[in-house]
Amino acid sequence: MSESIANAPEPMAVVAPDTTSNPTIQATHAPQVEDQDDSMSEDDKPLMKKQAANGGNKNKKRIGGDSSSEDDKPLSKKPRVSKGTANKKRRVVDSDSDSDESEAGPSVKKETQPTPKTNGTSKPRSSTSRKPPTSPAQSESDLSEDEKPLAKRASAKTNGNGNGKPASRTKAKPAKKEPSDDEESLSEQSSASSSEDDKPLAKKKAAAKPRQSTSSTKSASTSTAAKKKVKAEPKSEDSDDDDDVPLAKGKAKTTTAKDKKPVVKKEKKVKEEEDDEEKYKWWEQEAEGDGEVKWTTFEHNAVLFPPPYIPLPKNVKMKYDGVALTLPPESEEVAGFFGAMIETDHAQDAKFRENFFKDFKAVLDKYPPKENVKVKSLDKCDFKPMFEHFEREKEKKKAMTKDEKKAIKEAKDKLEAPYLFCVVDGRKEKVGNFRAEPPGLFRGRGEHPKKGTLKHRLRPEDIIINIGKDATEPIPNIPGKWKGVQHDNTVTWLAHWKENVNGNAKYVFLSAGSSWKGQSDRAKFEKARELIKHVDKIRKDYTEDLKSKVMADRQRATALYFIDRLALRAGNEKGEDEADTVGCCSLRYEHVTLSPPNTVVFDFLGKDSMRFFQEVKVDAQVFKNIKLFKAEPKQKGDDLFDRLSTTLLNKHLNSMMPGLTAKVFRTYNASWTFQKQLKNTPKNGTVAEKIAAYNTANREVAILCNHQKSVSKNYEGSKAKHEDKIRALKYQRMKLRLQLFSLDPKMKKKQPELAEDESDMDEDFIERHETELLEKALDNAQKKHEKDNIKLEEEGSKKKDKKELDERLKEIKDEFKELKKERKSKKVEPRRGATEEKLIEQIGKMDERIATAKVQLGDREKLKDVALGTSKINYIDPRITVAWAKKYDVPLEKLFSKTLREKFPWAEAEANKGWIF
DNA sequence: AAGTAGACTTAGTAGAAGCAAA
DNA sequence: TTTGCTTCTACTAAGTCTACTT
Repeated sequence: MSESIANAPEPMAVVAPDTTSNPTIQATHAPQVEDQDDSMSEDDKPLMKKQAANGGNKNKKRIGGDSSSEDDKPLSKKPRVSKGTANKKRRVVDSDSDSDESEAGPSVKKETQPTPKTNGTSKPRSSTSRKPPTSPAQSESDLSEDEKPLAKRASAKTNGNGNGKPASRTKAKPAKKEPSDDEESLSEQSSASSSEDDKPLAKKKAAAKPRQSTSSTKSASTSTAAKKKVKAEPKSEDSDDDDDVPLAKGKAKTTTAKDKKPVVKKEKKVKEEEDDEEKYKWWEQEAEGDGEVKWTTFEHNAVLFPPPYIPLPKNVKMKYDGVALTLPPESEEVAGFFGAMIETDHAQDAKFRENFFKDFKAVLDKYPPKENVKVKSLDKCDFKPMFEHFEREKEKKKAMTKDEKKAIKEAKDKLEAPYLFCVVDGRKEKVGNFRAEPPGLFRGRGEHPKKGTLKHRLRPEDIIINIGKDATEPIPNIPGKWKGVQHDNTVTWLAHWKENVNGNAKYVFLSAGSSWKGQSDRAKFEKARELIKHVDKIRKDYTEDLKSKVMADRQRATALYFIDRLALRAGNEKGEDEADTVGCCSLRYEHVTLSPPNTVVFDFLGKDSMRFFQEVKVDAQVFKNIKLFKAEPKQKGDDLFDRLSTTLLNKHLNSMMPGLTAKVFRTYNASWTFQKQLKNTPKNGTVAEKIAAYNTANREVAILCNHQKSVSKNYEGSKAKHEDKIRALKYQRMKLRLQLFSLDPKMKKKQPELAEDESDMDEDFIERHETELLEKALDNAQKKHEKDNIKLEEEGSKKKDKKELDERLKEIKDEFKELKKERKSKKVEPRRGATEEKLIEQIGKMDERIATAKVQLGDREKLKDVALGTSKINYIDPRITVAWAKKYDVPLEKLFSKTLREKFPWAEAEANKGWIF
């Protein structure tokens, strides 16, 4: 198992940071974990990192253990007065002690085996268990760790996701209802009383707070349908308001405050339009509107429907039981959806096939083949002719001339042009997904019960558009009328429909680079920064609550601990007809295993069915709590936190800080970790080295957030290639070395390090390699000869004859014979012009190249299953990147792609090199 | 209190676009 | 040029979270 963690000396060093209880620590907000030096072997770290690393860790201060010490038995002791609950007597969670015992039995045993089960179940992706991240804090250590990993990882790995669907996936209701003895009391009381006392606290507070920032406010005004509609009016007055508004000047910091403004304002910003072309710099404006009204005028063309289905050529037909079927376009289209995928994994997936076939049959019933054939089995359907046709079409397309391609592109651009932009309050803004989703087969991820289901073609009748009252109503590009047209200026979508597969809502919004998205993005990061100010207190509180006598509070505290330390998602409840994935609040009994003394093993499928597998050392109290939460009557299938829901959790969070929700912790921890990791940037490194440090930091964050990608199927192959390349370099180095020794045998003594043979340079490889080289050389000579002749011919000169070529080939062969001798003798004659100095220099260069190649190889390995993009796009405050780029003088375009730069113009404008998160 | 609708953010991946090596 | 990747975008699924209903 993950040794790394396990070995860590202090219990939690890794994870548990700490902090929490200690008030003194301040500056360190983060989850950081201490740097546990030990776990990281220094050697592993790349050079630059090393240096950097030791620099910055001031966090050492973090005290780690204290909390644990505390936890002792406290239950009784700590009267959780704070909440008033105490008196109430909400139950008592009983002591840990007892619970311990009882639990010991069952849970301990089985859980203890930390070992992961291996089995596959899970996703198709690489089952690698990604090494988990470990707490953010741990990151540093982690770094080093990764290097080793391969092996280690392997051990850890395994995948089994263990998620067998629980026999009873019932939400633990049972437990709830009939709690065990202990629990009972707990539950009952808590529920009853709690409602009164306990919550009050929270609620009150919450209520009191004014909602602010973008997020909320809706409450007030909204009232169903009517609600929305008429909100736009206010604008005029407001505009003035703007000016008055005193606050918010300092953007960065103050911003949050500003949001409060209750007033609805919308301003149609001044100057009309010269700035038409310019982009609207909303971040330079004074406090913007509040959260309620989003626009005053809104013009757009809604969605672009895809072209109608074009039947396949008559000769392309699917076959059923050997018979070619002539399908009407309606059913042929559906057959084609599957036919195009027959080489993908989906087509092999039982559920996918089942769902597809059910829908396909229904379509066939309505639009049967001309040949009176009843299609009864998918296995007898042969889509290959269709598949091959599609492949041919692809080829054709690829083979088109540049001009043809260009013409097609132009036509497409022209068609799409009207949809690219919309006009909001007189400003031009880019629309995001204006193309109506084409029909196809639903590609649900993981074990989605609906995967393979037919997704219908959208018609105007399916779509509701949202547009300004005075705007001209767009006309659909295919026949039909919109399902509805509304003018709700409290929302930002242009069009909306309900998709038939899951009944989910789909929307057309503006692009990521739009002002609306930019503003809310910025607000998100500001919220996360605000958390910095509260996090110490929050941690202290939940640490305290870990011992609460009120079960609900205790669970909430424990959940929060995980959310904060492990960056888990909130974990809303999900329905039966969705993939069985969980987040923190929805963790079930089987997802968490205990391994004494204080390790908790998480193994579950999270969002997108990505496996989260991690062994974590936790505070003793947390360990006890989990034991308690898994105690007796509970079993596989039951909720771990049966008294907690995301709503409850968020209500509590909101009471600690307005606007705070579970997801803010992810943003905060990600950005915080990133900023901290960037301290490892080599001050005097090359740009490439700096970027490498940046990427390493990015990677830490990605690991923290469990952002994965499937390893490409040619990964192994390409890795082997790279390894061969390295060996080829080593081969060259060897030749240089041997020449040197021929020149001056004394060098062996003088520089003993040169006398050592290159690693993995066995005779076998050398022979193979030389053969390859020979072949290549011969081939090249041949080609050169041909080429030269063509040229000579064109010039009208006379061609070289074959003899010449043969001679040349012979020469080459002779040279290689030389090599063979050298191989045997291990001696290499110095090549012409070789001198000791030159050779030494060349060897040095070769060493460098080898080292670089090795580093590259290692980097690729480390990144093969980690996705950096998601955290860059969604979790890392872009201002950190901008500031870093300025500070270290790295061009921003090396860090942000074009679309990212379009998404974060505000960050570029706002952050200077001293900016900190 | 629990379930649902609604709106918006976050997620991995397929395929297009770029780019470097052959 | 063509090939063989790597990188970037587009796409759309899958979350979060609030407000509304029942």
